[in-house]
Amino acid sequence: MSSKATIVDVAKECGLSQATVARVLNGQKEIQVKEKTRKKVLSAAKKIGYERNILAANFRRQKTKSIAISIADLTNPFFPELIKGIQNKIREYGYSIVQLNNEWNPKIEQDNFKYMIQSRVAGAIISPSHPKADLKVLERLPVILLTNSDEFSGYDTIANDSKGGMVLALERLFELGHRNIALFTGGSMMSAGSSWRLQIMKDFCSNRNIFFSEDLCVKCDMSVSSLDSFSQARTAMRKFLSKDTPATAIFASNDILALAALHVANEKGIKVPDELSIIGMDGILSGEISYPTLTTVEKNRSQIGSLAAKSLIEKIEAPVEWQTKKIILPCKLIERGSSGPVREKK
Amino acid sequence: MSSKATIVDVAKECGLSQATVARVLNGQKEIQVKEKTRKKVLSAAKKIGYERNILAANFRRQKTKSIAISIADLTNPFFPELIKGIQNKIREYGYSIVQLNNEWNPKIEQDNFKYMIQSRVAGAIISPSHPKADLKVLERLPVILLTNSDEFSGYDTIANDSKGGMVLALERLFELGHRNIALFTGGSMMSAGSSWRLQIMKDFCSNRNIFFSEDLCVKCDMSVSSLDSFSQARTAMRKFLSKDTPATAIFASNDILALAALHVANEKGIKVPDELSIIGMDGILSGEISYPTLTTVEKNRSQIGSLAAKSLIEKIEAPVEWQTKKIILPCKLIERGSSGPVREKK
DNA sequence: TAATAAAATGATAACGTTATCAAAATCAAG
DNA sequence: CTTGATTTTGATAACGTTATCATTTTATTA
Repeated sequence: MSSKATIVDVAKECGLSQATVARVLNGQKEIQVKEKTRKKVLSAAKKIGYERNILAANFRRQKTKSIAISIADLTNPFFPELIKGIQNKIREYGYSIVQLNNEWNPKIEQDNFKYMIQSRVAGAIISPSHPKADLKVLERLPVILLTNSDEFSGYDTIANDSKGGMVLALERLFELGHRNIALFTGGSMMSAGSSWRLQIMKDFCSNRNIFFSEDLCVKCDMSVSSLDSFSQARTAMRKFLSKDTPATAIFASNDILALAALHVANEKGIKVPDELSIIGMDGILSGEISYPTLTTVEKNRSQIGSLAAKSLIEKIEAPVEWQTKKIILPCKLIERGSSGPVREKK
Repeated sequence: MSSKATIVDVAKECGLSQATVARVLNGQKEIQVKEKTRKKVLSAAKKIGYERNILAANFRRQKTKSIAISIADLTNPFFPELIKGIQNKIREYGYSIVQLNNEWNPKIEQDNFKYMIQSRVAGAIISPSHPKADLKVLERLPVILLTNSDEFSGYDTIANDSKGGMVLALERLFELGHRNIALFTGGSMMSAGSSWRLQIMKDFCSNRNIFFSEDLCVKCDMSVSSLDSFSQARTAMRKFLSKDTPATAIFASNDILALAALHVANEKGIKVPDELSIIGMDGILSGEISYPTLTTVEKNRSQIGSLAAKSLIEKIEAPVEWQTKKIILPCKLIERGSSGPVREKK
């Protein structure tokens, strides 16, 4: 019986009208109701064990207080902290999260988009599974994209400044005396390719007038699973070392790659950072507990999540017009144990 | 206009009754409708751009196809894979996930429980934030708990056999010749304390007639964040080593602790596994990419998630009665680089 | 072909809330 | 104390689907 009491029952119980009871109970701005009646309603509701039927409310309003999060794979260390950031922010506003994963499968992603529409989520935060993801279905839904790809003009986006972050790392390595810097990139499915990284590398080297060679650029296959990527990157690193490279430092485009390089270095007895400096990118937990700890260009995922959530809610609750926003957050270089000054080989 | 077309509009468009149209469109078992009319309805629906209004359907049925997942903290490496397991399973059945985190805060947890009821989720998978978590509100909701605590009699539970897993590790270390095994435990908020681990250790040692001392048992404070726990465990490990311990092996009750021990060992130049074997528990990613890789007692979180989801859906869709189930899954010892035969000190 | 059973379709009443507008109560000012 | 303005409350109609039951159509059998 307890979960069956309706607003009408409460009205009967306290001798007020259904409308008044609703005004007290529906959690809207607390306007237009006298303190005395409010109390009457509240106690009556409590007495008969009234529980608000959110289903009915959502239906009547034709909208929910849910926001969808669409990502590829929750086990990718990038996402949990992001979602936590979102979660913490939206709790303040009374929204809840519908979690949709697509396993990098565009078809599932598309189904998820459709589901968002049908279930009338209030908005969505989306990390597109690939640069050409088709967002047509979402036309009228408030959406924030987590990307800095140029493909999504007209959409609100939030992302870290990966390019700037990469330069940050390269500059620091330069400062530390490194003149032969290797680049490890992973052709992630998310980015439109890693050619821009190569370009930045070239530009950097020519600006500083230091040695550059394609041989110093290693492209690792990134697979869906972090672990597979790790293992493929280790193979790449072993191959790289076998060529007796002159590199004194490695910049890797993500922490998994960097940790793979670190792992192989440990294996081969190469001292990090004395003989080789390694800098990664992302700031995942594993890099904080590796040996040595990993210097990395951190993307503040919690902050991104929080900002995305804030933006989204503003957009949802905005009167009518909305100016498309593109937020790019700076990365931060976190110096830990895997990087240091270059040392003369004796 | 597109998202405004209703079932009635479709009925008008194709000249059939509202009821018939609903029968075709509501995704139920495909019964009681002729192929010819089905096609008519479908094409009419497509033509006027009908989108099913899940809000209305949920309301009418007074139930949703959502299941809630209540956990403490998504950034705890234990959970993402678990949720992935759940996700993959429930997709088969057409359910979606509402994600609720409580940051170890019982009050938030309680609010989340309330929300589950009010929003009429079909069921919930809950990892209780503490052993005395109050589940009264959830009386009539199908629920599966992720715990093996004895506190929750009468509830369906699924968890790994941590005790058995611990014995697995100890036995293996014994086989490898270790006779002085240290125990690192973390007083997690989730478990009712770690005293049972100590007991198992004692029993193990007395059964095998090997050395046991309280000095070989290190209790580390576990905090909410993995990283803090890591750093506290490192301190504990340093202190432990400073006492010039006779231990040739360490069993740690979770991977974070084990990785902390490993980190300090690397730092001090203690060769793992030659001079010291380390075995952890859980099977988190960081242990697969550490140097050396971490031997661990794996809890198959993806499997737990998948089983929990399956059980829950069975329970949700069960006719009336339901036999309470308690599933305990065996752990698996994964031997990687951090464990090996004991070596004579020279 | 008629009689009966079975399958397919139609008509309509909910589900419980919120929004709208109308009515009543209260307040403010002269 | 009256008038008008303002605040508070009441009556009632949606929202779009599904469930129930009634009706029609089709299939089956004698």
